[in-house]
Amino acid sequence: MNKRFVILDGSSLMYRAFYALPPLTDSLGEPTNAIFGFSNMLTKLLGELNPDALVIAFDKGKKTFRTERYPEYKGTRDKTPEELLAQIPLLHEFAAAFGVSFIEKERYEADDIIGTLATKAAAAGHDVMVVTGDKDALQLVRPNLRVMLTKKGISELKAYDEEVFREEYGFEPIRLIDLKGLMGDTSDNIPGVPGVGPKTATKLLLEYGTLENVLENIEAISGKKLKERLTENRDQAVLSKELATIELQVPDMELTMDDYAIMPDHAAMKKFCDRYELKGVWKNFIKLYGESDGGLFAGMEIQEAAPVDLSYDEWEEKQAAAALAKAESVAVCGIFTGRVPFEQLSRAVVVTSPAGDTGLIALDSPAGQQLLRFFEADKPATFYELKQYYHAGIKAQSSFFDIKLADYLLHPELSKYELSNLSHQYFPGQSVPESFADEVSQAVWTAKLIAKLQPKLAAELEELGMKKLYDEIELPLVEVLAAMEQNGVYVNRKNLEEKAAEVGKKIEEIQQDIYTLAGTEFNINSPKQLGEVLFERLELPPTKKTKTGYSTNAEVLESLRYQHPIIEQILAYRMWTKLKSTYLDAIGELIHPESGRVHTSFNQTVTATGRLSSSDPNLQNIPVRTEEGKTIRALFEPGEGYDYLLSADYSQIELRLLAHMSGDESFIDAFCQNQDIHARTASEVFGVPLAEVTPTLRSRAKAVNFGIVYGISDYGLSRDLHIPKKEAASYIDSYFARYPGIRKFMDDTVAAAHETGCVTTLYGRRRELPAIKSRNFMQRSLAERMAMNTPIQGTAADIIKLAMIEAYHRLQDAGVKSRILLQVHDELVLETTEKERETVSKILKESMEQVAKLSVPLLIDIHSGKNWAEAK
DNA sequence: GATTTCACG
DNA sequence: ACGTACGTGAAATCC
Repeated sequence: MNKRFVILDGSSLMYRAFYALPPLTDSLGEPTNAIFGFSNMLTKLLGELNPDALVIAFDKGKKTFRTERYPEYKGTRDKTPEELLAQIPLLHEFAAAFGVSFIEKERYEADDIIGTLATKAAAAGHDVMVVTGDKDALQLVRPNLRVMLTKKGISELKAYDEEVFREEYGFEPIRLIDLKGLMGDTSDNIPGVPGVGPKTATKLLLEYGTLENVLENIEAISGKKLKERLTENRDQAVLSKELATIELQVPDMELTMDDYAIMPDHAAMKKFCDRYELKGVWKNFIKLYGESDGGLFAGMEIQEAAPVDLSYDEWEEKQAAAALAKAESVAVCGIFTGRVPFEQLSRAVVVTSPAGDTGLIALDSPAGQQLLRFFEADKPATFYELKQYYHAGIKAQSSFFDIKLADYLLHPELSKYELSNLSHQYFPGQSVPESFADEVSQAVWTAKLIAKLQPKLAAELEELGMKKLYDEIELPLVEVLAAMEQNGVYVNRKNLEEKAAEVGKKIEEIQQDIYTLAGTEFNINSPKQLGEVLFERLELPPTKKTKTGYSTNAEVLESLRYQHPIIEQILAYRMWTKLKSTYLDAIGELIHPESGRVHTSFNQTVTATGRLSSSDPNLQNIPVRTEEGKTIRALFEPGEGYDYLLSADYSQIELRLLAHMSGDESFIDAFCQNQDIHARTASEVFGVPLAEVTPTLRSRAKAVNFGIVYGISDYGLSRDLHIPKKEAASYIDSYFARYPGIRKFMDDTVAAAHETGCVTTLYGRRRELPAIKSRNFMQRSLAERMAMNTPIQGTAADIIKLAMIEAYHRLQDAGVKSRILLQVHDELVLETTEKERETVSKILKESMEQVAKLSVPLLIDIHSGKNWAEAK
């Protein structure tokens, strides 16, 4: 009979757990964090996968057949920390109590044991799952054999089968060894071919299939340098491939599945958990196996939660038509293939209301056509994360409902929106499956759940006055964001690569200078090591501390600038490494190979204030403030068929909103006369005529204006302006004396927040601030500053969202090809043509300036150029 | 995973 | 007395 067999890479998972968790110990001071993390992972896996057999493989000793072949193998690894080593015997003890087999073998790594067991079991037809943090194991993926990789930390896992692997890498799993042969692996100290990285290696493999074939066809490969390198490092490449290959024939590994069955020993486990004070581990254990393994009450568990109904039908054309015909609304959970923002909708589970019929539909079938017609008739349909359906080609409709968006508006503070939480919240008696047999049953559960959630969330939005916000801003914005993500923005790859090489050289030079000046080599990126060099070795005066040691941030370094020549170099090093790693390297990797464009994600459910955020890559923090930084911005260009990037940004939107919302006469007057607001503030606060405001005074007034928007404190202002706290306080005093309307607005807002526990924007967006009732000064003050800032920041976010929707449709109606690419909080970036530039500028000006009628004008600045840096 | 640093509005 | 400006995302280190 076929069984489900799980194999854990004990070494890799322990290592992960050790670094993922804080240094927990028992009361005797013995470290237990790795064992704690590992056991949590094990119980979670057992619950989710429910395997028939499980084994833990472990490395044994440093010497392996690989080090015999190549002594430098893994030679750059730091030695394992003592605290981790100490936990290995505990793992043995733990495995024994859990009744899980444990295998290690002289001369072999855990990988080889895993490879041998896994491939044998898969060949015998068992369903095999390998769990590890080591990407190398992906080479094992084949029919019946999947690999689960820890993503970040230890809690998130990603399962790779052949399809998932191919999707990500573009070639067959086993070719991973050829990839390593070519590019090497720094962490294992596998050399590879110098100068060949992941990009080149993948390209070669896609063309030639294997390393051997690449080496046989060196002559045909383009690029003189590359040819030379391949020829010179032939043997090294072959050796590298050999080192990267997992051994599948480890001797004496006869497989009998029964040997690996799990036989929990309750008494031993209890003793183990008591001894090392691992309460949570015991809890997880009894969740799986019950309180005891025998005796009177065995098996007598009380059922409390309602069982989950995962039934559904497979719908062909007729059933779909019948069910949809009598449906007033549907809830949909799709199954997607492909990657954002180009995913495809292959199948969908549909739940109809009020009948509650549940069907699985293939989108490319007649039944799928029925479903699309249902959507196009603008009948109510509920989704979770509507944006991905738009990516998959579903056309926007006004009666769609997105559960995630609604949940976000109701709880904008949450960092994660998960359906299981919503289920617990709205249906507390309903149990939530810990895992699903397959994606279809997960989709069935999701569709049934969101069908029931929709009326509840809709009612709650209505009740809290956010229906309009939802209908007129958030929902229509989804289509705009989906379009922007699909558009992407063109990045000049050639310039980017040149710049990266140039900056790389500069970094190396600076690094050498720093080592010379310090008289020692150290990791400049490590604040800890840098602190030691600066404040101990070079005996510079430390000015600030963090909770773990010396602070070495830019402010501290700036204050030491003239005390030692090394400081200048460190500041330069920081700047260039930041530009290279965060921008040049990271964005380079995310350029879509065909279009040459970068497709960021605009997240609509992240910020507590209502702003968007951008990730993978974040295109809302591209440098602009320094000359060096602007060279990064200059890499963003109009794509093929376009002539200019055009940037339209609101002028002083937050201060204008402050004027409007506070009703302060003087502030409103300043904007109505289109005066320089910071200069006018300086003149009024410091009591000098407008004509006599110096740049210094103006910049101080500017800082005060910013401070007001953030929820001012004398401490923060004094820090920002490098002036005594007393002086900062007097600035704030005269500011409020001069602008009584603003003071009143701030006071009223905070008072209302104390009363209601929440603040709102002009468009009704809510943010709850429970901490405002805190008796802790720090927490309460923070909540008060949020109360002052959120209505302003949030209203600005509402307004630009409205403007985006307006501009998007007006551009479409005008029939221009110019399109919105990016939003950076108060700025929209478009690509346009010579011919359309005037029209587009006009559309933007009207859309953005006329979108809200305030007691002060809203103004935008528009600039265009051959790249983003020029469009300023 | 937590911490530090730094890029943006 | 308390010791932070508001809102984000990403890279690197830690041992």
